[in-house]
Amino acid sequence: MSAADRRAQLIDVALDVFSRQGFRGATTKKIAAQAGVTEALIFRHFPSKGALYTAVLDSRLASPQRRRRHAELEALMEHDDDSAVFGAMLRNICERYARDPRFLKVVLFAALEGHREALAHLSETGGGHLRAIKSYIARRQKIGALAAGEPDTLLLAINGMAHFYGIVTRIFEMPVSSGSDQTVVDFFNRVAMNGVCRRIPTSPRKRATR
Amino acid sequence: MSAADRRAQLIDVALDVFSRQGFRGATTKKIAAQAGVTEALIFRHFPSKGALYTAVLDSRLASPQRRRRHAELEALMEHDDDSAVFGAMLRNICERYARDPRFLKVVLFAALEGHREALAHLSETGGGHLRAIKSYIARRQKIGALAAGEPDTLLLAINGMAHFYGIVTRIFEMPVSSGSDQTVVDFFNRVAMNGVCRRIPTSPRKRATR
DNA sequence: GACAAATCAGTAAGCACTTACTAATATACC
DNA sequence: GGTATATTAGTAAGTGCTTACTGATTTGTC
Repeated sequence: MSAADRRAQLIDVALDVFSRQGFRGATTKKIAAQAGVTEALIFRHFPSKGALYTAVLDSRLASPQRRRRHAELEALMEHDDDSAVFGAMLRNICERYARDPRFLKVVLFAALEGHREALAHLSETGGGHLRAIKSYIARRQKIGALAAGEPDTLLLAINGMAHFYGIVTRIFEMPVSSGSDQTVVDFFNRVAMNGVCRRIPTSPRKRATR
Repeated sequence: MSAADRRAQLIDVALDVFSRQGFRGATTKKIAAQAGVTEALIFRHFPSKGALYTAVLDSRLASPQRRRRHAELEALMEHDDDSAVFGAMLRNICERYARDPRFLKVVLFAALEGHREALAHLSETGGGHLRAIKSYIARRQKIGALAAGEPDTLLLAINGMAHFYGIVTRIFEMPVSSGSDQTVVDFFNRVAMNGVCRRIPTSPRKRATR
């Protein structure tokens, strides 16, 4: 096999093993075995286990898809269509969990294991994106279109739904009886926009907010 | 030191090390060093590293506080006060993250590292609780008080806000510019009940939901 | 036969865990 | 109350095995 192909294969296999066992649990022996080569070959292609790890992260970070989605969202924000903006955000998050759960598992591991180098890498790539959304929210709040409050908190509330859904279903692979991702995203979007409360004549019997 | 005291100390130290390094990363050597004893003593008190790990989980699972909160929630559910129920749920989640982030970090690690034994333990303790809430939601949906949809999804939406907030702020310790936990919980509760949309004359210029 | 791709056969350090031991303290017995 | 006898709390020094990583050597291909 050519060096480039082998390198790509090793990165893919490593992603798989890292996602299941974390950095510490993924031994070079296991990665080599799963790739069908000897351990030594890994060190012909990567100077160290850590270098293989960052190569795995790099391989998934600078994807053209991310840039495309970012541009789409920017366009929606220009139209001041909150529901479309939040819908796209929720959909993007869920899609990422569905498409590449292994990568997000590695990211979660990195955060837990305190791989600060890897995390700095990640926040660099995503930081600008978030800032744009936050300033959009602030602008829409100023004209009274969105509920007042810290933009950070509002963003956490909305994204939290999708991220937690992704974590529970894709990372922990727990069975939840919800419909397709599309159904769930639409539901989250409606909750984000209008909440779950449907005011009816039968008012609560007691207690207001406690 | 008495055996009971030493055991308790080892569990506390182990919780700390496990929370920072996971099961695999936490070596018995590190735990012993942090406790100020020799490695061998750990094995006088626990038959294996795994036994110490489950002892750590056990020490935090069957807390009287959890039972009390459970009872409180049940009471609120009897009064059909959705806002109070969801508010209490959100508050409970945030409080747990604030009070014992180390334990929740260990749980997250367990889920990622695939400690199925530990996870079975966890879902046992929390399962009944969740079922009660889901049947409450189903009941409230049936009379039209809550938005239609899978109770699982609705619960994920609401709890997701609080869990994601807890994960970001307490587990990953990322700085977010939101107010106190109380402020955040209140905000989440309002979003859950009524959403973020404040309808204003200036309607969106284009596109509906896409 | 030249050169890249892959392997063989290690090595030092680290891992969970064990063995064989020692002080100190409690208990039993007269 | 004093002494023999257990028991407790703890340790130093390993055990065999696994880890990430390496230098010399072999295989395959044009």
